[in-house]
Amino acid sequence: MSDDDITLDPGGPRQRILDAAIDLFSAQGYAATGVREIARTAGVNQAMINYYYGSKVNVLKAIFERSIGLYGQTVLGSLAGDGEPLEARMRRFFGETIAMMRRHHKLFRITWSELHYDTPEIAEFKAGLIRERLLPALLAFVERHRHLLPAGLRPEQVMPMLPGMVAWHFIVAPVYTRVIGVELDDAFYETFADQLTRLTLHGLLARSAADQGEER
Amino acid sequence: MSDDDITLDPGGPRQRILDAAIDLFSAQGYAATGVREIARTAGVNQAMINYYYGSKVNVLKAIFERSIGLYGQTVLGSLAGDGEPLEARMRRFFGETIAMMRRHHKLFRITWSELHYDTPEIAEFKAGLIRERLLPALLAFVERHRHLLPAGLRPEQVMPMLPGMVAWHFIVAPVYTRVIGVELDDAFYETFADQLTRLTLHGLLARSAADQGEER
Amino acid sequence: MSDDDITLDPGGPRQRILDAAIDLFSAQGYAATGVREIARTAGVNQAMINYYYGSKVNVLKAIFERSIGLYGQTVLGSLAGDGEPLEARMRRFFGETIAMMRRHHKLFRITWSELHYDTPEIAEFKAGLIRERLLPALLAFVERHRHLLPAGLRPEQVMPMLPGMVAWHFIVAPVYTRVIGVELDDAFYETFADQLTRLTLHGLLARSAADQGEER
Amino acid sequence: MSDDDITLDPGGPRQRILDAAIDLFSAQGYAATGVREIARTAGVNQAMINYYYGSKVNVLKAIFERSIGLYGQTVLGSLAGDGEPLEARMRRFFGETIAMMRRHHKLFRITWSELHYDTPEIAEFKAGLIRERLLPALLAFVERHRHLLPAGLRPEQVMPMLPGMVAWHFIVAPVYTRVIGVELDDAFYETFADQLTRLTLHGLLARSAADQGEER
DNA sequence: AATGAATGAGTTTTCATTCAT
DNA sequence: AATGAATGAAAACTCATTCAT
Repeated sequence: MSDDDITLDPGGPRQRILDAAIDLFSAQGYAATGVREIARTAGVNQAMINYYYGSKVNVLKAIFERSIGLYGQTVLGSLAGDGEPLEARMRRFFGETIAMMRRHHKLFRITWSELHYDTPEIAEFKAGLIRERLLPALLAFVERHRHLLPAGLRPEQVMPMLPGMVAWHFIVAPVYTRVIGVELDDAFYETFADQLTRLTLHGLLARSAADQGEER
Repeated sequence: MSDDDITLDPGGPRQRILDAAIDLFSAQGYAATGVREIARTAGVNQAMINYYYGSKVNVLKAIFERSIGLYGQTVLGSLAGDGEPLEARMRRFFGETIAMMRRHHKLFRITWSELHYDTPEIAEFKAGLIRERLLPALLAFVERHRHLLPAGLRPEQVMPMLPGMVAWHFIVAPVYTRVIGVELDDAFYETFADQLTRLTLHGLLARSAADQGEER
Repeated sequence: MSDDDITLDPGGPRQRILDAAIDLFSAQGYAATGVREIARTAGVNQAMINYYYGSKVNVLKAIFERSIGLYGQTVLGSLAGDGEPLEARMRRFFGETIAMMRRHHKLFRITWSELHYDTPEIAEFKAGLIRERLLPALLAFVERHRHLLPAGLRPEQVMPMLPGMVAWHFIVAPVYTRVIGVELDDAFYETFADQLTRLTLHGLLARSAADQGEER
Repeated sequence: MSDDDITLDPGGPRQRILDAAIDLFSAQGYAATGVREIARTAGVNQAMINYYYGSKVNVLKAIFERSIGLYGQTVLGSLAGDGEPLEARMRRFFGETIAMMRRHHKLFRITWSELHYDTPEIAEFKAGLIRERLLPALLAFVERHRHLLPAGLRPEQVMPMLPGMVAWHFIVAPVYTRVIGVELDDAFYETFADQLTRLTLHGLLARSAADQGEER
């Protein structure tokens, strides 16, 4: 169930099962998806899901592992490079995070939706992944940049909003398009990273050098 | 099944069913919750759910209606008052939205999680509610304030982030506390609205009047 | 699941399920019998077994309760009457026990076969029934008759053999007939009680008054 | 599948499979035990059970063969020696039968429990083993000793009770200890053979020479 | 208004067995 | 000789819903 299996078995039944599960879980939810359906979609025998993953819930866990892994790679990677100016790094962070989540939006939809607040085994599994694989690097990053924040801005409250805005976008994307009829194409995402960077760094009331100081 | 039923039947079986469903759907998800469980929790006979709501999915729809209604009341209400300075209104918006979502976090957890991308009936029901009850007011608000935004900031990309940040917080709250061990008590939420207001209006790089111009 | 239900529902689905289960468990064993088969035999929907009994294992427990109850009634009843001569009571004990087990041989076959040595829940359930419903009366009986036993005969080792011989007969009966071709009809059972009484009271070497003392 | 295999393959996979099956069948029953479990316990691959024995039911048959073989050896052996006094031979019969069944109680538990009344193939297999390997010797023994029995005692009804009492003890042993809390240790079994011999030969009302004739 | 019984299709998981390697 | 993959059937149980009362 480690990431290796995934790469060791490209196109094999194990991988096809995971892909099918990602498609279905993201579209219908974990509980509403049956192993029968996964098996049919993956083109394998129903019993193979249990053969390879032991149980349905382990398939979900494998999905969690994959998404947390991807998230760590991208977020932590894009935040590295302490020499660069913050603005450039922030722009890269949003750009890469958006691109990654766009490509893997199904994966992340599952990770955020299937929270299983009341299933301690799952909740703890996910929390454990985050605690071990993401938390130390994130805390270190915050520590290194704490001096850049204006006095009074609490990092533990505002920092989660950065990836959160990207995540939120993909959570509501299907409703968003359905409601306002905007298509989420390349053009949309080209400006999106820039918008989030500007909002994040300078706020809604940012002024160009020209009008700085006026009105407010 | 209209909002009226809620107020017309306080403490009655119809209401108890809805409350039980909110508790259970938010903790386990819609698909993982059985009508048997709802009936047991609500203290009514199993057949009563169908008697009152027709079907399980209609209970979910009633929950959607309630949460969209609450959301509209709060968000649109707090954004009104065009005479006030934007900062005050933004602070009130965050304060009231946070308070409301904190009180009804279960309701909103359901609304955001049970997206049913692949169940057109549900997806369209939810989109319809938003389109009819929220969209016009939101678009009008954006139109009225467009001139305040710095040139180049696209409202349709940045505006959804405002309620989105609050929503995101409550989506990840259970994982958040589990991972970093912070308790989300009154103290936490007292500063939270202020933090989001500052982030939103002035960004991470805002400077007090004193240090304005330095470093940047 | 108490005995009352049985009598309260004569010919009803609850009773038909139990009867079907007795037939099937005794013929194939508990584990080899499916609820589907029980339902088909009882002429009820498959889900009714869970509806009435909660689970397959509870059906087994109901069978245990019934057989232990029957056993207690018969054995304890037939041993009563301390005024009568022992021989008469022993003859009645064997007669009634044989008749009862003959009528309910399926019930007892299940009780003796489904021992579930490794399923503590079941083993303890059965042991509990015996301990509470049978043991006190049996111990009291042994105590009252201890003085009749020859010195050196240990009641806790020989007494269980009395019902045991009857039970053993019905355990091996199907093999017995199959092997030696004897038919177990009324004629067979008419002498059987007498045979066991004689064996038990006087042993294989008992002699009529005539030849008493010879050979031995 | 013959007895030879057992001795030809000491400690080998074939034997380990049989040993594992004996442990598991006796503890859980045949139907409740999976080949997977047998394979795991025996430390062999799952497919090896079918490779060596052809099918799961053949493993059971091998167990039957082994237990019938053991039984024949012991019972027939201990009953031999027509010169000796009956009492001595009876005492030896019980002593050896008890010792053998104590050592192999798992084997016999399976043989008596897995009766498969409704699976003609199994029932006939077992009956066949008994008919061919045990019956002739047993009938011959009865014939040779018929003159010793008191008139009116029918051998075909009382003789099966002799091994039956030992068997019955081991059938109920687990429940027995659980119910009355007696431990079945060496001390218990030391007197057990003597008790059964006395019960069998002289009955419950046997009197020592001293009190012969009194009370009764 | 409210209930207990009943249904048939559904669930996940395990089964003994087969087979290519 | 031995294995891991694979299969189709079956396991026990739960599902949302219906209906007569």
